[in-house]
Amino acid sequence: MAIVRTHIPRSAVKRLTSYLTQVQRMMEKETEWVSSQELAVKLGLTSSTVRQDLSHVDFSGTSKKGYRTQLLEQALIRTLGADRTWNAVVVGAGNLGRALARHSEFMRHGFRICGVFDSDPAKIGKKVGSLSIRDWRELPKAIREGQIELGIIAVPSQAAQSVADLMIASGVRGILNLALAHVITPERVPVVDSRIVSSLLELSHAVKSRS
Amino acid sequence: MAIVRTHIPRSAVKRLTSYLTQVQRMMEKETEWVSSQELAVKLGLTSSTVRQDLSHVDFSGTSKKGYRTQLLEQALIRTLGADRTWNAVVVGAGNLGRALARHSEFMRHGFRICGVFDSDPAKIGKKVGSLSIRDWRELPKAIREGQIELGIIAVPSQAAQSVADLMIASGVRGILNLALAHVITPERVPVVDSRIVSSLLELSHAVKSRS
DNA sequence: TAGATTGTTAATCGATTAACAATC
DNA sequence: TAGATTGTTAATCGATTAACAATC
Repeated sequence: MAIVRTHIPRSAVKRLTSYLTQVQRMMEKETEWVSSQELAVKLGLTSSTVRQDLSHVDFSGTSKKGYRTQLLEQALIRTLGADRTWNAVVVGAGNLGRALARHSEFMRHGFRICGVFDSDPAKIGKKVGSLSIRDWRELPKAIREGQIELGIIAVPSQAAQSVADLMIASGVRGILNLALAHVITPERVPVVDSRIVSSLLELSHAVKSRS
Repeated sequence: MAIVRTHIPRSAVKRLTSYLTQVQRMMEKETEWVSSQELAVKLGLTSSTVRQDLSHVDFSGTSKKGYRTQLLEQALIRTLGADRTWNAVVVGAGNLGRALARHSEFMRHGFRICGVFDSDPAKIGKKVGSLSIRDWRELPKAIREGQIELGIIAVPSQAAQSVADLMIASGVRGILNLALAHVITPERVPVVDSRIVSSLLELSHAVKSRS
């Protein structure tokens, strides 16, 4: 579709990530074409929404056939910025932080976890997969010297803001916040929140209100 | 605020979880009152949105003073359905699944992980914290006998739908989906998605489009 | 009392859906 | 060609914000 380079609504960006996943799934099955209608059914949307969303992506479908899966995948990857490697660090070597550091799915999408940091002396030096947990005071140096652009916060909520501040001062360009706390950042450093406890609360509300 | 028992918009429910976290933080500091304006500033919203959202919660503020933190916390907990214990199972004993099973933050909010399941014989029987990984074919029995109401999917995306189907057939009432795949459920079983890879893609898009 | 903050209504803004001409 | 599907415009729907009377 069009040759757009304007702002894409956040709600649409979220769905673009789903389209990407879905298309990759279909490519595994060697599907060559997919229509907006098919994507809509698979993802519980309307075909109108799908077409509207894909109009933000720099690529075109074909009348009567739909979208070529391979081209759509590439275009989505480009639009989402996944056509390159992003270096990231994880701060917080609790259960969650350690799981992330070992999670192979990230690498497959271009996100390379380059370091794991913690403030607990008992943890520092321990191995997590191929990485060693490092003292979080080394974070600024690591970020600067390692061309790290993304920071992942996996610490208890009380510490989240100070970790964010240190990451930003050290030059990260974006933050994934897994802590159960809102972190404040300057305009230039976007934050995406992903909180499992919040999701569970959403879920308990949904279950409760359906009975 | 009002005595409402109608549908609360999903966007508002998400924010209610943030208000809860924020209020709990303030209570630790023994703050007794909080205004819509304060909450708005802390969470990057407008005070209007905060008041509008809290109008869905069964409780009232006080002119000139704001909201009593203790009452607000209780009301939010009730509204979100967190005033009770929810039994949950995790399917998928990979890095993420194992981390969740050990995550103490869940219990603190009333979510009790009662079992971890996997299909890999090499994993079955291994310990994860105080739980042993069990054969996923035991899932239906465990769900029925354990009064399990929530299922957490932490398997690779190819397996997500069949895990969901089995959970639903066994009687779970809601699903938290951490797999990178959309799962289809009947109307009566709500699904909340929480996908870290998707969040990272959102983040890379945001960083990219800000430069 | 005067002033601050709620709760609610109305206005605005943005996102989703419907509709359909263009196209292959 | 006839029919199916895109891309886009217009209509609808819902969510956010503004405004302000009510209140303590």
